[in-house]
Amino acid sequence: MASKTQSRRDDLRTKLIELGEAEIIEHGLPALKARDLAAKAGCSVGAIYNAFPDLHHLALAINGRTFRRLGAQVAGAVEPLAEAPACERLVAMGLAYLDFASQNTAAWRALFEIDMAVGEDIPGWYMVALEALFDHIRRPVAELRPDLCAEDVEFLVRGLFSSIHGIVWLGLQKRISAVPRPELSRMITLILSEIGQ
Amino acid sequence: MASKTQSRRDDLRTKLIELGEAEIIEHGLPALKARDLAAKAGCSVGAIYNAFPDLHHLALAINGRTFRRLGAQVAGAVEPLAEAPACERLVAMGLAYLDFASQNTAAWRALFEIDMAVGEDIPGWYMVALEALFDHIRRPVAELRPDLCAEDVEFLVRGLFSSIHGIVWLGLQKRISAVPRPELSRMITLILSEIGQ
DNA sequence: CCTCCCATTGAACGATGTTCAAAGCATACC
DNA sequence: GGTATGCTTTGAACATCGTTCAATGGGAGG
Repeated sequence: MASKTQSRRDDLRTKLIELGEAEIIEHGLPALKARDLAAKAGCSVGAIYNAFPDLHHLALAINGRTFRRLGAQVAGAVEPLAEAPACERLVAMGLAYLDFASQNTAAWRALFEIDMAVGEDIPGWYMVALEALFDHIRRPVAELRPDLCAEDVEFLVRGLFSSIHGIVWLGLQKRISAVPRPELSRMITLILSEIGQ
Repeated sequence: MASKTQSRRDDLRTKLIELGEAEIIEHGLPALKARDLAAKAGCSVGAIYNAFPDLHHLALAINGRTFRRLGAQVAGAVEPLAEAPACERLVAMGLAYLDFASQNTAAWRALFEIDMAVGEDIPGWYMVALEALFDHIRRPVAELRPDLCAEDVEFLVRGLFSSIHGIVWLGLQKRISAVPRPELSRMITLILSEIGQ
């Protein structure tokens, strides 16, 4: 029975995820440091590498949580609007995305800052969570544009997500655009409304 | 007369910029290393800090070059279309942006990867170059939407740029979206065409 | 209670950006 | 020209990373 050791390792895993999440929420991905984590978790630096292969995988686990929170918030924004017009639902999702990014800027940025060139060790759930997000967008888009084939709907979904993401990303960046919050809402509404004709 | 020393420092500056640019074009911003540069430039590591306050400012100088190349390519794409409909010109610029990003991926990514939280030392020309890019977009947008006030045109310009940027950024990323090149063109064309009604 | 095995430790390694006392060199003055 | 002065250049040293690994310690089975 390896229960004692196993459970202790699992405890450390979750403790590291929670501490790391707090750090990323507060100070962003670059603030995720091995020695800081070890000090806060009350373990040695080496112990981290027993729970995770490296800091990259810890960051991925934290990003997983952020992704689920994001998905829940976006889903929560459209749920009450099940009967509303598709265009309205699209706008609601776009604004929910902006809200989440505004309220969780550091953690949300970490979703895209993480170095993806590392290799194929991007976990499957990463793509799964992304697809779940796309699912929410696909429904209203398909309703709005029955003239498009499935493939074109798919591209429009990805294009719309990327567009809104770009607006929020550059808008929340201090330097490139620095657009005040209400104007970001208007831009998102404008883009999503025009798509729906 | 401080000509000898001055000119030598300037020589080192341009040499470092050229070497660093080659490195960033080839391997991206993270490959910009002080010791590598010194070895290639045939100087000591300390000499770099005589020509630039730090590597961050060297990277900014290199980004400046990239920015100007980008602006020239986008401008070159609309120039032959001076008489074409505004919508067509918008699409041409969007596709030119995609072209540049595809052909100079590493250097183009460096434009946005550079850490902007450092402070207010973002040079003025950075914003100037960005404004010049926005100028090109503003003209066709204003033509297409005479119903909008100047402020709304401004937001639409920024929103359109951010949208196209988002599509290209995520599209060229290996993991998030991974949309093949022709489909990226179609998405861009789709978004820009629909805006123009 | 002993023994083996694996988890844990933290000093050490290699890489990084940056600094600074020392050395070198060019310019100005006599 | 020679000498003095001040800036430039050097590269070893420092601080800070992520990561490793020999040594240590503690828990499971006999």
